[in-house]
Amino acid sequence: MRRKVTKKQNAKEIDVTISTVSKSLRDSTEISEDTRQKVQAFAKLYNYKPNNIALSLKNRKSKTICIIIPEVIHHFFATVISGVEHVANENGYNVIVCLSDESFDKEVINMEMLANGSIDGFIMSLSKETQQKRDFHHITEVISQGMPVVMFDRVTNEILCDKVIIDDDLAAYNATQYLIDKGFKKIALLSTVDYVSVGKLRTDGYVRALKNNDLAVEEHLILKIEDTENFESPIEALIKNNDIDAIFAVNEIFAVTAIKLANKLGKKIPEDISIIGFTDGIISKYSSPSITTVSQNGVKMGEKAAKMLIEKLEIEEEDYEEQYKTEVIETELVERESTI
Amino acid sequence: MRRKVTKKQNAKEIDVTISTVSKSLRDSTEISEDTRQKVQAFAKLYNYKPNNIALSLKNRKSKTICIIIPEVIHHFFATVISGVEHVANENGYNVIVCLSDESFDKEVINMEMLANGSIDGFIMSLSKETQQKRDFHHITEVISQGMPVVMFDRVTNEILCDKVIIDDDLAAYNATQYLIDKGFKKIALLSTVDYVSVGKLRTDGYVRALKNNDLAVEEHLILKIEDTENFESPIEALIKNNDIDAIFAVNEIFAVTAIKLANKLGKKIPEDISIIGFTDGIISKYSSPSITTVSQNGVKMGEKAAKMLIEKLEIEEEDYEEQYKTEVIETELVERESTI
DNA sequence: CTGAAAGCGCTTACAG
DNA sequence: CTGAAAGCGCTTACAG
Repeated sequence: MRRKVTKKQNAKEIDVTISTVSKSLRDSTEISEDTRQKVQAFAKLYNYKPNNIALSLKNRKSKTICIIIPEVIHHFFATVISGVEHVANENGYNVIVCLSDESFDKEVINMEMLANGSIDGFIMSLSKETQQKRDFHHITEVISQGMPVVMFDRVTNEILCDKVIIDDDLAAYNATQYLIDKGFKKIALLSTVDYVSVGKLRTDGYVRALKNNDLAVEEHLILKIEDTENFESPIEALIKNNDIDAIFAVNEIFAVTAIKLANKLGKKIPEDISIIGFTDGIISKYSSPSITTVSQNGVKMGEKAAKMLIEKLEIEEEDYEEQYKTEVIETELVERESTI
Repeated sequence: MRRKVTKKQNAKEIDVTISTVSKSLRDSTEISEDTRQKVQAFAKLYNYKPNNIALSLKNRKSKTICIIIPEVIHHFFATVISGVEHVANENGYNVIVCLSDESFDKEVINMEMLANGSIDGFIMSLSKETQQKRDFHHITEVISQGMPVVMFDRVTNEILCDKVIIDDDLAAYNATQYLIDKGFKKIALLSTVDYVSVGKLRTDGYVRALKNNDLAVEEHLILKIEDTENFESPIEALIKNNDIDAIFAVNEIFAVTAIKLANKLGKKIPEDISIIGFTDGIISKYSSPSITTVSQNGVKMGEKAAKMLIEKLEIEEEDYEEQYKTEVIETELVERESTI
């Protein structure tokens, strides 16, 4: 087991000081051609690499950013990670991924653990519990210490920082309008509970579309699902007890579940019921029938978020002005087999 | 914008030295009750947190581990991350996630970037390109420097290190045997090209099962798919031109695609063709019909890998003996609707 | 052209 | 009980 070689050993070997080694390795003209070469040869031979930690300490920045997401298993979030990774790596940054598991406490612990030198900034989407509690002290704390934060998707107005979102309300409005244009009148909504910011906004968009088209908003056609485990029976009941002709679901799991349950109840998709989902994930694509959906470009959101964060990080302290942007990423309705 | 408070400021404020502060904060009995309290009160007031980077440099370990995977988008890998995160966090470790994007170069760059103090050890699954090139110098390099590496899923015999795998050959054998037991004789295989280690092993298991049951291994029923984009037409041709009664697919994308194409060709699943997939992902669960599959417990693999790595990391240098284990995680055949 | 010193933020063995 | 010193691995302004 060979230990890593340091500048110190290099210096000893060549019989110069470590300052000389340091300068030689940066190819400073201050140092004679001769020693520079000797030092570099040695470094190459022993495959010398500078110690990142020492550099971080010296430079007071770590060149790594952290992304905190509620879950990796969700395709959308995985997609965002991918976008963040790409632009981070391009700019010489590493990325630490933290999972909050939808828990407030884990979110807080993760942030506190990393906010002390380990990372330069955060990209995050709020956990459900945090949204429910409306307790954002850990985030304001970090921001007040001068560490930039970029929020995406599940954001809050109570925090002032850069944000990357889609227009959830509008996207839902358009999806609903699309169904209305097809002539459907009894359109059910499968949404989440209201404290999930994006669920609420999508519900708003749905309601707005109905109203604008003089359609009644019928409460019994609106399902706000809390539990992510046992949501089958309420959906089944909704389909069974109402003569609906279309469904707008706020995520792809709800959409695909609706398809399964409708089939079970003898209804054909899309002949009897048209369905639109949200998030263009792997399920929507491979389901039979494949699902018409509002595509939320997660990769793009991640890329944008990373760009905004890195931009803030690389701004000179003196040029810094507190100014926050909210970037809205375009969505798109992807038409597939689940709607006629 | 308030800067982070350091021990130095604390020392100045209380008018003691920084050594005293350091000791007080660890509640050393060496220090008088009185100053200890003063220091701690100040620290609390200003929400002092020790700088992780300085600690890392001092202790020569960063308490963070890195997991390198080919893709986050794959549900299986997302699942492994989740397992790694949990046990890492429980043990006070952070995790950096790196994506190789199936590229050899990115894998090398990631490892070199992080191997210099930033992290204490690696958990990794080889990129396709690395498996194809059979160039593992970056890994041996890191290991020879004394940094522990745990490989999972896509591993290689050419590297000596801890490994976490499933018995791909056996799992494939069992899946094939299951189909044979149902009375199927014309069983097609949708696999990857052979250089993907797990694809090769699963192919071996399939072949072994056929042979053991005195069934002919028919080359035209075996499809080794290279391209992850355009694999539909070969699959379609295979289903169309052969009178097959079952399919064993080496991942869930191939399985679900086979279902779609079979449907398109007027074949019913499972009535006309039974299908078994591999990896119990979100697609298998939500597809219609849902897919019988070999479940590969990614969370468990991640947990195990993290445990093995951390164990190595926390071993005292003197107790260290070079000894590597390969842990085999149980798989399970999950029966669903795609087989009769 | 080369080196000694100070410093990034911390810890700990050793003096006093 | 408190502090000065050395050190983790590095950089850079300053002397010589």
